[in-house]
Amino acid sequence: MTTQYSTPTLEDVAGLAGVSTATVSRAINFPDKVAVKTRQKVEDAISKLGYSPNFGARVMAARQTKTIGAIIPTMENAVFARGLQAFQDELWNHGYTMLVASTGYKDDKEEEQIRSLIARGADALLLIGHSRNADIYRFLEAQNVPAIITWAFDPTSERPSIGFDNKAAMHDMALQVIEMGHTQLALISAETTSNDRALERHRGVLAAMQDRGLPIQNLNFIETTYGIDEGAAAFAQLMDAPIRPTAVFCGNDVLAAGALRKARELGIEVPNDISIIGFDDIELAHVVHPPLTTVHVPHREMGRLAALALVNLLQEGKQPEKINLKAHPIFRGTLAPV
Amino acid sequence: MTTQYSTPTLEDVAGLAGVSTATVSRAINFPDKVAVKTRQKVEDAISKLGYSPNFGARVMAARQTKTIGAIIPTMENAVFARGLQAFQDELWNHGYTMLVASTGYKDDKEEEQIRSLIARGADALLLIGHSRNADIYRFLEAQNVPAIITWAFDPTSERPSIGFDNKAAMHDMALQVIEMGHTQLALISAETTSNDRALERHRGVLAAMQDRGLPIQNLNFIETTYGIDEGAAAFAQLMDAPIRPTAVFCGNDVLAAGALRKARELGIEVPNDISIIGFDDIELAHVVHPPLTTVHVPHREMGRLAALALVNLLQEGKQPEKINLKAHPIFRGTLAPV
DNA sequence: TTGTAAGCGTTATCAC
DNA sequence: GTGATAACGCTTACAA
Repeated sequence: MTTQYSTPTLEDVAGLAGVSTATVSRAINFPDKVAVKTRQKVEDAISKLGYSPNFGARVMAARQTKTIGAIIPTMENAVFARGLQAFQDELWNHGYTMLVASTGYKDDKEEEQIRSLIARGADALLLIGHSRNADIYRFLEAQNVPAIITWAFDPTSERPSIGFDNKAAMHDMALQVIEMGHTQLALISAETTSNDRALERHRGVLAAMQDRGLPIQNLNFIETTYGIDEGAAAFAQLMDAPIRPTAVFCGNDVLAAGALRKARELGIEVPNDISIIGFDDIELAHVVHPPLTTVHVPHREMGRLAALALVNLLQEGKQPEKINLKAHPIFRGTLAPV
Repeated sequence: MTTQYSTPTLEDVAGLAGVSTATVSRAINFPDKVAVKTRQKVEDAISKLGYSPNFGARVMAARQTKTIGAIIPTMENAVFARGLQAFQDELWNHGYTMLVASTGYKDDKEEEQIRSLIARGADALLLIGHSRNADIYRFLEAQNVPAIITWAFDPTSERPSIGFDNKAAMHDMALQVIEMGHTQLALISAETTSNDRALERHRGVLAAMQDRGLPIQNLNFIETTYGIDEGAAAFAQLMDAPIRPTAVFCGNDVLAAGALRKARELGIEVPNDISIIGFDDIELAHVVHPPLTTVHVPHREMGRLAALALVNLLQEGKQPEKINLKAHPIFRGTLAPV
């Protein structure tokens, strides 16, 4: 007999409580399948020993980790940070933990991350947007790991997704802007290759222009990376163009905040001289001055519903439904009629 | 003999490659400890079967998950979102994955989360701030899970921490403000029970006042929860007091942004009528107008260094050193002499 | 309600 | 360089 320095195991607990390991396991996992007295003994033994179950052994026997992976562009953008926070909160309420990986908007990193999170035992995955290689879906299927797509709702896709229609949302907003008499427009966008949300937003503006008979040459389209300084630089570039727009759409609020700052620096008055429109409706939007007209995106709701869908699928086998949430225009101080 | 529908195991690979499971395991984990020809056979078998190693079994045998947990107040505050992002990036570069839990600033939730993340197999933990029950440290030790403390550097604590001295940082800033002639001060703070960062920041202001001979009655101290609207409400309350401050410190930039907004609503000019000072230096700070005078906190650096420290500890057994980073005042438009 | 015992799929220690 | 084989600590039929 040797002194035990290692962490206590189920067997140690069972020994101290005077029951079998099976009973201890049950006392932990299904407390009400065990007599109250027995449970008490087990609990005492557990706290006396400072026992905590071995993760690997548990995973191996139960064949699930109670862990769900999320792969997002970046937590630095509040819209994802909030969505993730809501996702994690809801997951936690159901006994699941969140694993995080981020692509930094480099979508080619995503595949490696999916593989890695699965190798880390993720029971399911949260993915942003629809645009990815079909191989990946096959891999997910082969590994039997369900994935839910958020942040974008694509009516043409069969895959379970919880999001909103980026094109329709931007289309709505653009119609209102055109209605106000704006005919010279601009869009400061994220890069649209491999970012379906940005692509759809661009399409939304174009569709609205077409609806109202504006030629597409009336849209000055700039692609850049997300960031305040990038938004500012793009705005400056727009102001240098031979024809200035009277309304500048931005792919998100961060770009819009940058544009707004640059407008102030250039002595251009918003919204009297020019209108600026954001997208996302994050904190930034109502902290800048004038407060930003933007498209409100239900980020928290998306995160929460995605978590619920995955938990339901994992626990009840209920296939997630496709949910098309509403994103709607919010009119604040940066938009005015021509 | 039955047909196999389940995912292939090491044994299947070994069978197909005509070698032992030990060799397959070595071929995967230590490729150069295996003859080139053998490795080739194994790799062929792996790809032919679409084999991928079982996480639970691997964890159980290897006794590590290559997973590190982070417990933070909330990702909704950009300062934590960014720190986390940097933490996760660095972790990923070293082959580790991040598990996340959040307390919503309710520190009594933390203990449960620590237990849960450990039960989820976290090899190590990132914790925010120093104030927690000593039991928890004992538990961590018993479980043999290292933890690093960030966001606060406490010179009096022995525990490994990577952060900055919240009191000293606020002290520096307050000295400068007092130097400018401000004698009636206010502080809109987070609740200081169980939030050592907020407590230290408060102490920093008080210390500066004492240094310069200002009576502590000259500080109007308000505790509230973090949020833009909360900051606005607190600011309104300050303006209703019989004696108005000429400089308002805020526990973070979010509160400061709220205060700034309320000032505008009340027709109070910043910085001519009143100065407002933030803390953190997040994006918000240079997007509001006037841009916020605030204390720059090296959030990304903290996250990165914390990741590095943990990885070094886990992989090389190198004990983390205590690192006291510098947080320094940034002077922008919201502060002016009396 | 509880106990017995058979896995689960790796890794790692030995021999060879 | 390679192969047997013994852990690893839990869950879960099945039996009592």
